[in-house]
Amino acid sequence: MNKDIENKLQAKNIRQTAMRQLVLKVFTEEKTAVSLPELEEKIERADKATLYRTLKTFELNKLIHKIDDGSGTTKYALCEDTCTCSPHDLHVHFHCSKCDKTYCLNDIPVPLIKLPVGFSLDKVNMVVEGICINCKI
Amino acid sequence: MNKDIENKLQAKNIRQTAMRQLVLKVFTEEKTAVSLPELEEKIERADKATLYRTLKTFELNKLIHKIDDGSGTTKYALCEDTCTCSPHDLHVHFHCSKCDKTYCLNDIPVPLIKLPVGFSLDKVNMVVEGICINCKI
DNA sequence: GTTCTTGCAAAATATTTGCAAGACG
DNA sequence: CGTCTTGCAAATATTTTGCAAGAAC
Repeated sequence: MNKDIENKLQAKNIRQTAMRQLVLKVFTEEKTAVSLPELEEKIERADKATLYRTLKTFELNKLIHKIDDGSGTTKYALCEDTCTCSPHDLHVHFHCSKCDKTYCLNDIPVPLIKLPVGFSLDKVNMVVEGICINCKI
Repeated sequence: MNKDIENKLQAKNIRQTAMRQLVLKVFTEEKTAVSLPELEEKIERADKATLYRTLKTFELNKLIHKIDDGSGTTKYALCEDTCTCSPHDLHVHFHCSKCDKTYCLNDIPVPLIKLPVGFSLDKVNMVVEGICINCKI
């Protein structure tokens, strides 16, 4: 219930507000990644600026992670409970070029890359583009 | 010389224009990926719309490839001569979070991913984020 | 009561499109 | 000369910022 949402926020030391609870609720109900325009649709009377700031706060506190799926609109998805957002527990994302939905492939970790000498690794964004199971004929 | 540029355009069946030759020249001279704002800086009297259309044409004809490095601005880099832009010859990109430069790691192919059943693969965007060799202390 | 968050407005940035004039082949 | 490209203007989309009023703890 709502208790669950409140707990999740508290666990990450994020101040409780109605807007944040609503946004987090949307994330828990969605199976695919969420973009800002989608949030605007689902949440009445929501201000863009507030939503962007809410997402930034959530990302900073590792409640959600950012996905750059190449669609031109940044999407976000819930982190798994154990996620530290370090390169070790990053997973591959899938972007459907037909329905524009983006999936977290939580079971597929991003392969480790051996960088050239002198380059240091911080994080990895790996997006596979194709047709998803719901769009294939 | 310019002959080289003209040949590259002709090889891809792209009509010769002064603007296209200038844009392609910038690409051949750059070791890192190029964004539209950078093109505007380097080419006097260049119109944004023309540049965007030029990039689109080049991309369509597999002269350059698009890189979504998460910086908010799309970048492009020259394809290798043998590149078909199929998943097989895609390589990993590196984005430096300090200087914002993006490198093609041509020697590092994107690892092949086994997708869940029902998902088809078209292409892959893999960007490693970190500090590049020129920015490390 | 101090600090953080919201809502509104406005700006900054990125990208796309229509159209008439001009260049390419 | 028919088709493609350019330049200009304007529209659309995305994201960020300032600031005063209000809410959280």
